[in-house]
Order: sequence, then structure tokens, then C-alpha cells
Amino acid sequence: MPKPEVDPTVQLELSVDRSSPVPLYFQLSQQLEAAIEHGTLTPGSLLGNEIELAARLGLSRPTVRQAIQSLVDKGLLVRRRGVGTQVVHSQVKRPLELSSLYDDLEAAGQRPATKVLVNTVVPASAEVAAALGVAEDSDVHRVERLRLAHGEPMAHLCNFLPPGLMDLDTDQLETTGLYRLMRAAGITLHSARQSIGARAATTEEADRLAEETGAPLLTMQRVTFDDTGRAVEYGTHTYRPTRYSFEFQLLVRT
Amino acid sequence: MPKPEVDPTVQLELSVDRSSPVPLYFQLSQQLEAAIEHGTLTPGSLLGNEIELAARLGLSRPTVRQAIQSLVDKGLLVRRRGVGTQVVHSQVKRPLELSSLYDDLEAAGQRPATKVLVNTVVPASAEVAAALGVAEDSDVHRVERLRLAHGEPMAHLCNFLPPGLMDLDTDQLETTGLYRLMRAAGITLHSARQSIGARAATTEEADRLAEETGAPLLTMQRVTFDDTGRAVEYGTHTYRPTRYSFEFQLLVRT
DNA sequence: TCAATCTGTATGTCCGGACAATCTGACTAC
DNA sequence: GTAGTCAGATTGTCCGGACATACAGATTGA
Repeated sequence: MPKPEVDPTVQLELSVDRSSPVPLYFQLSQQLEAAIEHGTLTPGSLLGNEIELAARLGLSRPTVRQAIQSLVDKGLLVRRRGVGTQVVHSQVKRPLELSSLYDDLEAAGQRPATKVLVNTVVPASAEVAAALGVAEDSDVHRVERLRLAHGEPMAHLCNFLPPGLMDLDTDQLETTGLYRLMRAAGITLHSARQSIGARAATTEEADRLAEETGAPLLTMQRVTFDDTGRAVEYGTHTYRPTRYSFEFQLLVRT
Repeated sequence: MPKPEVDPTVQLELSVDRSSPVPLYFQLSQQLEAAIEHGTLTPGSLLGNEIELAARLGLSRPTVRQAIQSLVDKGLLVRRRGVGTQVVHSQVKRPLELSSLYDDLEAAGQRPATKVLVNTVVPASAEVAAALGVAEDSDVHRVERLRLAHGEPMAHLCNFLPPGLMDLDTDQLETTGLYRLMRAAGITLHSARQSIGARAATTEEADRLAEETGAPLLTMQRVTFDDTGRAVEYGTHTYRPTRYSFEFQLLVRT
């Protein structure tokens, strides 16, 4: 009786383009990821062993391993010594990226709207100065925005940026997200320190978000760093919990 | 004039033990991480190039690269082609592990106390059955706990576990965290899907947490999976936002 | 003086091979 | 029948080398 579980990668049309500037391991990992996403590689199915896979593609084993390893790091695959590599059963979505509210909403097909309330330069308060690592009372950008979905206010975003980092055009801020603008300005986002909490809305906050005074609000504070370690953004956000919650997938560090 | 910035790894007493079963790259990465943690490798300092470092340690370059890469993945180092590898400036704490409230509190030196309110087997509701991937009305464990710090209630934790996974001893639940018990039972935690929100406390919830009815509560729902993709835990937690908030560091996926 | 070009350096990618560690399944002995 | 043992399969680790690519600083030219 033939084994019902044959190497599913043989039916996959895997191929690499050596003339492309895209690294070979990356080409392979993308194709495998697409196959998992598409369902061609079903959860629990075993990939053929690395040696054979390398031979079939005309690659070396280290290259194939690098491709597989990147997917293991993403949580899509699990390796077992003596057994093989298989697709994880659970549907992993995204391992918690450093995403902006704008991107989140757009991904959900919500077509977010933004209203810029404030876009100016102010002296840094002690709190802002400490977060951004600049001198107190030195100039920093201050941007205050209201994010709406379906015409309803969803969140109030207050951000501070160090001076000289980038131009903050109000029109651009109304049509796209802050992170996207920063990336476009050549800033490489690296890490962020976040704090998520809740509190009762003040009268002012309630007015802004069309809630009642004392209604629960979801709060988020974040300092974002670029790859040189500079703080490039400090934000204090409040969300309407009936309209928004933080959802993310996270992996165990190994 | 000599360059003020010399390779700081030469002063480091790096060495590897080839007779040890611990992989060489792991020995090296641990020593480097300790040096960064300890401050011997100061932020922004450049590590000597990989070739020389490999030669000095009697290792091959791929092995040294593997050690460095693991620290890059942790966000402790940054590589720049043509420049070198340097320690990041910002103080990276932890890249958001899959941690339990118990561990969080203990790390903060709070000596948490736990009171088990419920520890029984119940038929799975539709919500629980969907989260755990079991049949509706099939038996599942239900654990309800109250977590206190400094004698004050801090969070209410309601968890569901599939049957046959592990024993749930009330005494053990009162002295340690659920995740720790699961790991001790040989379960390899792999990933989790979380949702953090806020809402107003019902009268029942307010009573449990010594809050007022309608007070803001921080809520968290989580489904945890092991490395085979099975759902091993589903939890619905409520926190007092004046006593607790979620803080974490996260890295940009590259 | 300033801009374009060149050059050295360091990491990025890739190869082919070797041996060790570990898991599964089958075989054997009791 | 059950437990222990063994062999095959597969990933884990490590080596040594080769060339490509990108960045920084020095050099050269306008």
C-alpha cells in the first residue's frame, strides 16, 4: 500500500531564477510561504527532506536551510530532528509587526479618514523630552490627529517627533499614516516600546471621541526607535474600545 | 593618532569549549549577550569583523555569523554592510515573550498571590469550543482565579483547557502560574493569539475586583497553541487598569 | 571649494562536504 | 505480549572557501 502522505513539494512548481538579484533563499522562502498561504501546503504536511529538495532545485543544502529557517522564525514551519519539517496546524496570521493604526484599518478594508487637529512645533515637556531623549523645552513637532472609520471617530492620536527628522505636511498626514511617511522619509524603524492600558474618559476626551464622560477608553503609549537607536517618535493614543481593540499573534522566543 | 574606537571584543575574554555539548555558536552568542547586558560592550561600539573574530576564536566564519545573527534577531545588534556590526543604542529589554501574568508580577518583585475560585470540568460553550477546536458540549477544564498583589485584587483570570492535557491541581495553581505548570507538564508553548480591549465593569466584575460598577476594565483574550498546532488554552482575563497595564518591546520584522 | 570617482573593508550570499544528535519504526529477546 | 535494541532517516552543527554587494573615506577632477 502506498503511503498516503507523499512529499507535497514535488507537486509544487518550485523554481529559482539565478539571474535575479533577489537572493535564492528568499525566492524559495517566498514560494513556500505563498504555498502555505494558498493552502497548497496543508497544515501538518511534511516537506521532503532538505537534501532532496536542494538537489531538485539545484541549490545547496545551506541555501535551502536558510529559506526554511526564515519560515520557522515566522512560525509557519516546525522542524523536528529525525522526523522532518512540517507546516504548523494553527493558522498563524502575523507575528505582531510594528504596524500603524492606519495600516491596520486599511487591511481591514475600512478606508480610514484622518483629521489633523494640530501640526506645530512646541517646546518639549519633561515627559516628551525623556521619551525622545532631547533637552527639555527644546523644539519638537507635535501632531494631533483624529482617526475616523465610517464617519465615526475611532481614536485620538497625539504624536511628538524630534526636530529635523522629516517634514510633516498636513495634507500628507490626512491621506496616509505616520509610519508610512516616516519610512518614505528614509527612516528605518527598528523597535518600539509600548504600553497598553485603560482609563475613564475626561470630559475633553469624551467630546473628541463622541463618548460620555467617564466612559472606558483604551490607551496606548509608544516610543519608536530607528536602527541607530534614536527615538524617532513618541505617541499617546486613546481608542474607543467599542470600535477598536489590539489583536496580534505572538511567538515564543526560542 | 590612534583611533579611539578599537575592537572592543579583543578585551573580552571570549572562549569556547569544544568538549561541551552546547553548540559553539550558542556559547559565543551567550557570551556576547552577557557582555552587552553587563555593559562591557557599550551601545554603538563596533564589533571587530567576523573573519578576524572567527580566527581569534578558532571558529569558522559561518559559526560566528550564526552567533551574531541570533543576537541581531533579538534586536541587540545591528549589521551594516561595509561598516560592521554594532550594539544598538537603545536599551532593548525583552522582545515580547509569551509570558504569564504570574511571571510578570514576580519579575517586578511583587510576590503575587492567587486565589482559585473555580476548578471544575464543564461542557464547552460554543465560544470555548471554537477557540479550543473541540466539539461543543464536550468536557473541558474551567479554571477561574483571582490574582492579588499587596493584598489588593489585580486581575480576574478565567481559563479553559482541553481534557486530558494535564492535571490541574488547585494547590499548585495557587502557588505558581498556569504557563509554568503547562511547561512542567511537557507542553511546548509555541504561539498565541491575543486581543486586548477595554470595557465598563459589570456589577459582578466590579465586586470581584473591588471596583465600582461601570469602572473601566482592561480585558485580554488569548488562545495559546503548542508546537503541533493544538490549542492548549483559552483565557478571558480582566485587569484593573489602575493596577496593571501591558508593557512590551517589539521589533520590526525584516 | 565642491562634486564625482576610486578603493578598501565588511557584510551578504552561496557552495559542497562532514559528522553528530535525535526521532521513528522494525526487529529481537525475554 | 512486552520491553529493550538496533538501523534508517532527517535535521543540527560546523568547516573552509568563493564571489557579490554596499558603505565610508580618500583621491581626483572640475
